[in-house]
Amino acid sequence: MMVESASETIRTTPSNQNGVSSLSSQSDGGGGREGGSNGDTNGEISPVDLLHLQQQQALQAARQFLLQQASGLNSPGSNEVKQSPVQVPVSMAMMSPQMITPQQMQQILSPPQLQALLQQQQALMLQQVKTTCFLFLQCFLQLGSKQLAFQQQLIQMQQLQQQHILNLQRQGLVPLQPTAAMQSLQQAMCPSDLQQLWKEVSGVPSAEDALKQAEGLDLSTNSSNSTSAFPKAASAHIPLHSLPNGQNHTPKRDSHEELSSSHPLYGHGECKWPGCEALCEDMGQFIKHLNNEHALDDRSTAQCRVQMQVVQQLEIQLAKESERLQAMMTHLHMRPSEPKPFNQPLNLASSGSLLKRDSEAYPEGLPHPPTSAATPITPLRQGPSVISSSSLHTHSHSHTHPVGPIRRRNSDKYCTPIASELAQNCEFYKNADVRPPFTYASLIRHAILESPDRQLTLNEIYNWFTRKFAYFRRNTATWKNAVRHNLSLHKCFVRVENVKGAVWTVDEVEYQKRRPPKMTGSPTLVKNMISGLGFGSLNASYQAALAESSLSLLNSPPLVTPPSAASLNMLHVGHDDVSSTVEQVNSNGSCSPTLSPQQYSHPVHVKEEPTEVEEDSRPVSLLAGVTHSLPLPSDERDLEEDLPTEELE
DNA sequence: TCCGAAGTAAACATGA
DNA sequence: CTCATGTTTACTTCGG
Repeated sequence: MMVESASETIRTTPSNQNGVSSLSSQSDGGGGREGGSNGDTNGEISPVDLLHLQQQQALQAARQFLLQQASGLNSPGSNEVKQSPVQVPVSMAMMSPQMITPQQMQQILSPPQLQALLQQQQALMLQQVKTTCFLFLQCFLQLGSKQLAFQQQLIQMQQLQQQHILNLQRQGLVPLQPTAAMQSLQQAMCPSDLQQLWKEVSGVPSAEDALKQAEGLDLSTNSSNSTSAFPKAASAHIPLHSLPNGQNHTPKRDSHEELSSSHPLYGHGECKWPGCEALCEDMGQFIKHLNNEHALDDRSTAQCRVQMQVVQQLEIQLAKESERLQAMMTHLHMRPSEPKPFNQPLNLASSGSLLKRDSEAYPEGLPHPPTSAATPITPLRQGPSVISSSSLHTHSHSHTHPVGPIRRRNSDKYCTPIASELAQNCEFYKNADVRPPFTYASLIRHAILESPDRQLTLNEIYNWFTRKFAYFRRNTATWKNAVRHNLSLHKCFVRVENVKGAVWTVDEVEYQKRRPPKMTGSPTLVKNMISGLGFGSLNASYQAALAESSLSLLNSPPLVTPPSAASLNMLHVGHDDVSSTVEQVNSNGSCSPTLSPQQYSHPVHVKEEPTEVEEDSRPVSLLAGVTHSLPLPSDERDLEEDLPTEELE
């Protein structure tokens, strides 16, 4: 019955084909591998080539992670698939990420859950990217004499790739009758592309030989046809959670445990299903667990959807990491042809064939994820996303909203402090068409406080919304009206006549006053939040994800920023803040500059003045003098703003 | 069931 | 007149 309802939900969404077609068009679109600038260097590898290759390696590592993420999507219910008419739509639906809108996911999962998952995956991916990047740098340092090291790395990467392919096969990524969506997925993430890339980029016979030798897969022969990249997998679909020793081919892997834990959802004796950390002694037990606990039901489906979203976001993240890597390389003068890398950081798509993925990820030809743009960029996934969301979304609740308004006040209550939330999920909200789990008032306040002068014009507030949230790049009439409505309604927003017009400021005192009546930190909130879909260990995961992702985000700008104690503290913040009254806590900032709200609140109070002042709330202006410019510093600021949050009691 | 908070929609005013 | 900006009211939804 759970299955029934799940499939029902999905089947009612009419845009199956949209999602599928858009996905395949994405993957097909960039078919040409135009990046073969150095593909002709067969004999010796110049440092530049080597670096280029290393870059590709790093990207590939990240890509592999994505592949594994994607592959993990397919496994869950798949061994339950008996081709019943009910289940098929579900699995099909799960295979087409584009048709699962963030809104739908939001309906299923609360934002904290979603974010926890996302952050977890994001952190993992970033970690991997960084690790690879580190390897790259290390190798770079040894460049002169260490071609051998390069070879080793190459092989290592190949092994990873190979392992992934094995995983794909073992878990039955390729179903009996591959759906169009499946094919699209394969096209989008096909290892053959990578393989081709290897050939193009490396031009190192030994490497290629090693690859061929190391695997039984004839990937290299299928590079032209990505859908045939799984020739064996397609025929080896049989057991979905197949035996540890896949019957396809035994990899010449050194580690035996790898064989026994080859299932991507199984590792280190644990089930790696998102939110599940069940201990399984061996593969058999794990399989049993998988079948019992993660059968095809609402929850699994929902989690699967989340995972889909995770993968999507990771793709976006990957694009960013690629960009960063490119900038790094350029900075290291490995690309003399690109004298001004930072002015044109988006030239990746033309410089590497792997990077064509980046451009594929943005079907509208958008360069890359919006970085600093104050321009009202269209959402990255606007094409498929918007289409699917508008057409997909259950039209039941409101015909007036093309995308369907989702009232999420419940999650508002669970929301983490907006600053930390935003800091950690900045990229997510920026790119994902997900409604942020904050009230308009919170967002407005945050926007204002984030500004250098802690005051914004209405239009600047608008811009902040569109800049920070993909969700607010559409339905402008609705939310802008809401913004205005909130500005006028709440006394905490003070309109101040300025020289060049009116600006809006925040009266912290008023803001604090309107919060306490609600949800003063009771543990029940945490309970509520966690109980949602029965994510058993979500709390732990969430905390870990918070910590990790905050690290990642912290590290993002310089990439090598050491993990700070502050970010570790976020761990606790993530927990405590959920259960406590949210934002007001962080305004009790010891680190904040000297300005008090009184100092900041402008003399001109158009609205009525605050009445009584709550002494205990003692709001202090956060981060007064931080310059506001680009997202990166903004992220830092967000994070910094969070720091006070942790000193809860 | 009631109440308050929040979101949404809309009417209206005002000034550039 | 149009548009952006504000203000206000009404209504709905949701959770306590």
